[in-house]
Amino acid sequence: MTETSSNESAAPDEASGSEQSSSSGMIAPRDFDIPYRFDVTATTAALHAEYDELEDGAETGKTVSVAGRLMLKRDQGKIVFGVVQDGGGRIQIFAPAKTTPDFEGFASLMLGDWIGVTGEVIKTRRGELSIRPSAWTVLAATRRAFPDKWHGISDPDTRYRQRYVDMWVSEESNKTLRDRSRIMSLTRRWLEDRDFMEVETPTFHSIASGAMARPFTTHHNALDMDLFLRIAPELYLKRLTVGGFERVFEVARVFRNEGISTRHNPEFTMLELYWAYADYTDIMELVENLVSHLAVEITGGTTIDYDGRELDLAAPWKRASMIELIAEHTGLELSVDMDRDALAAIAAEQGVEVKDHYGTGKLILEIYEKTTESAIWGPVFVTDYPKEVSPLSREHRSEPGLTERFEAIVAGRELCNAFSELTDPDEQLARFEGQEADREAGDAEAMGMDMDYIRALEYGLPPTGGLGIGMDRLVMLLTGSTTIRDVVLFPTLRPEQVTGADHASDAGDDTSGDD
RNA sequence: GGGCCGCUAGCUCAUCUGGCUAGAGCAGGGGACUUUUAAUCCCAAGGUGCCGGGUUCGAGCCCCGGGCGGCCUACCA
Repeated sequence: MTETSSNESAAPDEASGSEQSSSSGMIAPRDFDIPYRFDVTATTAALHAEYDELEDGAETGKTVSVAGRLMLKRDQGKIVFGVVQDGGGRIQIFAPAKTTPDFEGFASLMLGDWIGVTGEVIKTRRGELSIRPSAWTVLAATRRAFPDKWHGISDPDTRYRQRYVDMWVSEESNKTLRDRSRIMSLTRRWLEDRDFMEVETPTFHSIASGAMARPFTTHHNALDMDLFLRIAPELYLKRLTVGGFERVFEVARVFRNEGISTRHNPEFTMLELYWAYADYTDIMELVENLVSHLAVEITGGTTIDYDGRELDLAAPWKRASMIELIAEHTGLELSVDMDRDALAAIAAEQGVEVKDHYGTGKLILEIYEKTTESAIWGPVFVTDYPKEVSPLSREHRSEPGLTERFEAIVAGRELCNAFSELTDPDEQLARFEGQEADREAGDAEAMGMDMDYIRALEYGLPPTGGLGIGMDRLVMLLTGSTTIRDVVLFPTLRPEQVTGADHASDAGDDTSGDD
């Protein structure tokens, strides 16, 4: 309501004497000298690690400074108990009137305020590790009412839109998001230990290629040209292998203009790596070793519980070809050499919506996805995809019509996609042409032709194994999250509708006015 | 994109088939309390029931339209 909030007088609420305007959840500005820095000498986690074994009532004589957000306050009259939360945990502040500077001020702090506390580490008579302040300072005075201190925020919409609240009010959200960061870090370290180097390739692509998906389109004004946000970094990374970078990886934010669901965010993080002189069996070993390593680091073991079901991620993982798996689950003995129309009839029987331009390879993939994929819990490497649906994969060394490609199915969903890379420029050109034909037949997700990539291949790509892992899904798996939104810091949502209540915030809600 | 469901105080939730002035807890305000653990106790305050129409003597509840979200489904990872 008021635009002039920075002026000191809190006149509007003076009459009632209340600091929190009850209708908006806003708290009137309070007057504190906020320091420019604060010397933190201990984290709550470190203090618990060092002093949890103290006897009840013990005093250590050690003075420390902690900082964090006031999460609980129990005003006992002549003693105030506060609970401060920092990045790694919580600790109690034991503040008796007798020894606490500006005791009245301390007692009137609000939940949600950031404070810095300096004092002796003690254990209360009741056995709670605490700091008894000899000095304290406000580091940020909250202007917004604290959420329910027991339930936090349960409304999913608010949790995702106001992640900056969710992540300190919900221990579970906090842990999941920190685990994501650890997983990314551990992955990088693991790959670097194996001589992979991290690279960054363009996000703007003039050709949408490297995967089958619809791109987002944008426009560059100075060049007056349309550009696509990348759907995969694949073709750039393989150019690097042509250039002599033998082991590269990229943690690539990619963008796909498709639906949003519990497993799909329009922008997501794909780890891609390329390994010269390796084939897809090497990549399988890499994947099972990396994932089981991460499982141990994050969950403490390779057997995890996901969505109420057990999953054993210990290497090695089962390997089976797509055609074998279809036979196992349906009894159907299929082959890419079958008569196309006969196969189309079988596919239709299985409920596949058959389109005219589907060849036998595409039909087999459709049958697999319809009948078999969802029945697999995994982990299992599904190998040897049809050539028709794998335009960047090298043909199988002993199974014509198939490729040396696999996907790992874990917890019933696709975790990664990998293959022995197609290295022959003539063959690659022919595959691209096949994609062009699909596009003309109406397949909006067909891969774009990239002649510069063909030129790169003409300079020579050695045998190379390549991999793409959906890191968001890997994080979901390892943190037990059943929706991708819980592992993305700020998931894609529709713009928030600005309501009357939100206007009370005054602070420049200028996101409105877009229809 | 399709189907089903939801939206009540700053937060977490009630309000039974349409019917008195829409209730609690927490947070916030006032007061009590020298070892609390979601502290407790007393007092007062807090509502455009998502928005807009309609039906009705009467709508938080029924109907229509819109907004946002959740789940399922489709495409994808």
